[in-house]
Amino acid sequence: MFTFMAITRALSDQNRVRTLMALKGREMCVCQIIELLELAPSTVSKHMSILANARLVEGRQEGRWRYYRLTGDDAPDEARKAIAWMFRSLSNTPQIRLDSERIKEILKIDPEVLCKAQNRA
Amino acid sequence: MFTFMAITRALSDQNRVRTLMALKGREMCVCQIIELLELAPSTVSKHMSILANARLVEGRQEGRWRYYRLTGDDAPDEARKAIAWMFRSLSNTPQIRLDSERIKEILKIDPEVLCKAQNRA
DNA sequence: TCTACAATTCGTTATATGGCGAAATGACGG
DNA sequence: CCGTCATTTCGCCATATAACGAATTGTAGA
Repeated sequence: MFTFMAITRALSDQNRVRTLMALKGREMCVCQIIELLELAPSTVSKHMSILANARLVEGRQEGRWRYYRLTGDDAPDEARKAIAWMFRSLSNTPQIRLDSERIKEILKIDPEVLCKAQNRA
Repeated sequence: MFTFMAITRALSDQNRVRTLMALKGREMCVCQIIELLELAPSTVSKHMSILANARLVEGRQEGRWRYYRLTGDDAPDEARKAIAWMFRSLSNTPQIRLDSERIKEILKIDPEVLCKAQNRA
C-alpha cells in the first residue's frame, strides 16, 4: 500500500507526469528537463527525487551531469504497471504531443551549451 | 490529460483508495463507508464527489440512502484501466485485507440501524 | 404540510505541497 | 588544491487539500 500510494502521489502532479512521458525510450539530464518544464532547477530536482522515491525513475551520474531514465526490470511491479497505464492513457494527448516536439529541439542542443544558456537567463 | 490527472489526484489519497477497493464487486451506502473509514460524514461526502468527478464511481439514490459503486462500461477507458491496475497492486496488502474483514461485519448491519448508531455517537 | 434524518454544501482550520532563490554539495579541469 | 558549474538541499511563501462542525438540501413517512 505504501509503495502504491507513493506512486499515485508522484503521478498526481502534471509536471511529474510530463517528465515521465518525456523519458519514454530515452535518458534526459536535469538541465534538459528544466528546459522542457520551464521551472527553477531546485523545483525540478525536487520533482525528480519524488519520482525516484516512488521508483518510477532512476538516475545516473555522467561527469557533471545527472541523467534520469524510467526504471527498468528492477523496479517494483506496481511501478512498471503504472508507467504502462500512463503511456496507454496519455500518448496521444495534445500536451504530450506538444512536449514531444519541444523535446526534439532540446535534444539537438549540446547539454553543455544548454546549461550555459540557462545560467545566463 | 485532464481526465488522467483527475484520476491520479483522486487516487493520491489513501482513504479514497480504500473506498474504491471496498467497492469491488458491491455497492455501499455512504453511512457504510463512513463506518469503514471512521471519518465525519461531510469528509466522506467530499471524497465521494472527488471520486465521482474522476468518473471512478457513480451514485444511485434509493430512498433516503445514496449508494455508490465503481463505474461500469460507460466510464472512460482511463478510469477502468486505473481501477484494474489498483486491484492488481493492492488486493493482497494488509490494509485492504483488514478493511475487507471489517466490511463483512459492516454489511451484516441493516443500514437503518447503522445510521441511527452513527447519529448517537 | 410537518418532522425526521441521510447526505451534501459551506466556512474554518491545520497541514501538505509546489514554487522560488540562496547556500551547500560534489565532480571536473586547471 | 582551487575555481567552475550542474545539481541538490534548505528556508521560505502562497496555495491546495483534508479534516471537522454547522447549516442546508431533499426524500420518506406521519
